[in-house]
Amino acid sequence: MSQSLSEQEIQRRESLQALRQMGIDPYPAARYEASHFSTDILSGFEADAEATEWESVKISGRIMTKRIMGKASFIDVMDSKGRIQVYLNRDVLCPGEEKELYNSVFKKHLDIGDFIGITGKVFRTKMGEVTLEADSLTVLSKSLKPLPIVKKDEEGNVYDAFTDPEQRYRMRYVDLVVNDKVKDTFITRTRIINAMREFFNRYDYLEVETPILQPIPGGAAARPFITHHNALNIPLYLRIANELYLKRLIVGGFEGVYEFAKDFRNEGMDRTHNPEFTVMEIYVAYKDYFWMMDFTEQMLQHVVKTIKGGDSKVSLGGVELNFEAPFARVSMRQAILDHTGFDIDGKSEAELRAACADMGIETEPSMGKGKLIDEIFGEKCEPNYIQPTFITDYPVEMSPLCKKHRDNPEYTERFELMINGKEVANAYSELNDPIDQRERFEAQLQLSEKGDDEAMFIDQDFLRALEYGMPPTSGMGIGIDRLTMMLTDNASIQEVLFFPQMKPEKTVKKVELNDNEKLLFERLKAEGRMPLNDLKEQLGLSNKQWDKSLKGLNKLGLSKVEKTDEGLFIELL
RNA sequence: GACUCAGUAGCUCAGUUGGUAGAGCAUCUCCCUUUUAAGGAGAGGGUCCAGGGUUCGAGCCCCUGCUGAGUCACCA
Repeated sequence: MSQSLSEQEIQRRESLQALRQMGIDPYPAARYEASHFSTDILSGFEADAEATEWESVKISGRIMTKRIMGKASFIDVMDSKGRIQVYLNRDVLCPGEEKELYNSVFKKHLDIGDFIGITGKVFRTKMGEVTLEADSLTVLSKSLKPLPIVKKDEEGNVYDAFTDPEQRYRMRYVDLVVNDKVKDTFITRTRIINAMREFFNRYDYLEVETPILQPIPGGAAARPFITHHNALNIPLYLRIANELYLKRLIVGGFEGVYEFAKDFRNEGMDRTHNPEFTVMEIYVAYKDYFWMMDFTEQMLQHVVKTIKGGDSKVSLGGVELNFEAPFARVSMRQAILDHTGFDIDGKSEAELRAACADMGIETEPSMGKGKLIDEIFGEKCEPNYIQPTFITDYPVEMSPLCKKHRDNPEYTERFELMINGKEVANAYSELNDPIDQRERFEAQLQLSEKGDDEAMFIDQDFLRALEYGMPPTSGMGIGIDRLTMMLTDNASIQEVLFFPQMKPEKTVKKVELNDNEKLLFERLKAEGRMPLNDLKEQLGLSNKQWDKSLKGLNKLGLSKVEKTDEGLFIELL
């Protein structure tokens, strides 16, 4: 790929050459093992400045700022844990007559973004900052592109921050380097997952892996991605959920199974939806959804206390969320009654539709009872549940994989966990009656025929598994991305995914053609594919000019010469 | 998908009624041995997102497109 370099990029390439000419490898192979992380030095030296440990310290990292004052300089070096200031005094770094390492290598040819290793001793500057005085400097890796320079003043105000979301998401590596908070978010994400896994393992539940490529995409209502397996010559779908496979494992006799899974849904993208996202699903035998509510709130309390150092409160967009168990529990019927005064109990589809109309909620003919109730709830109730709240007992039509409620067959034994007005977790007393399950799937088929393109497929093998018998089981799924958003105070899913899905980057072909190349290009554009010799004759260029221009175009990937039985042909690409 | 806003130097952003393209940081040169948004003096750096149009003249006005953000709709 040919592209023009900015002045700064050219400058850095020149420095690269200069280093090589001085016999310094800008990309050395040898390992460079630091004795301390920056943070170890800062905290350790504070505690024990007299210790001899600080006489000989070795660190490595990226140069983040350079403050040169003639024969002495300060730089900030950033390692994986944080930053530390390094003091480079010319005569300390270069005690002999030879001062090139300071004057030339450091001052002229090292830039912000380069990786270096430093050894030296720790001291405190006049200004009181713990600093490493360098007695050696090793070039570890040269950076050829300038990093955005983010500056902070004494009050912590940030200047010239690297903020453009598109740039940040496309070049997450840069985002991570210059925006400290970004790294923290992803570290917290991993700690959330680790805390959850630790909690499940305490119960001896088994972490498992189930297929991502599935012949029938089941377990949720969503449009799947489709792909094709060549050897089998069949379509395969990327999973939209792992529920049906995990339940097969409960049939197979495990006490409890869970999976952190990437799911894929071929739907719109916005600040709460990415085409691939992470879900944790867990299934436990001989339990019901009441048990699962207790389990879920204990688990979340554990997760929050783990990442917050014992605190169960989290701040989200200025609102304080409290994850201290137990959470509030409200049935869906009660929730709707509370917020609209309308009682959904025993109402027909027509009555519900009329109620929607009264409340100013738009409906469509394809909506069944379940969907209508869901609309009312989503419109009038959902946003009100800011603190963690279990909404229970969903209408049977909405929950084809869930047991009917033991007290009222109109409802199911299901709960969703609402936090900050959004659904975070979803759980059932799992339907294990194979005949009921088959009927529910068939009802979904009818919805699908009515125009609901998300209605579920019938998974015959799953039904067969149920026919062999599944113990009473409760299952729960939780959206890891959304949970992470809430626990890290981020409003967008893109902030909690390292590499969110983006539209393809537009690559502008930037080329300079000389006159002959332009001539050739224009002619080809007009004629399309043509025999090589015809083109040559038409242009009337000398052999040398012709050859050079043609090779120029080919090199830029603009044209292609093809040899066939009929002779040589040329065409534009 | 609809609407609103935005796209100018490596980064963050100004840009007057339509009249030669600006600042800070970064870069380069010089000075500076405990600075810290280091400082001082000087210099270079631009496809003003792309393509059309209006105009004597467009970063600015109009149209189309691309990209992003926000709101809504759809969607777990």
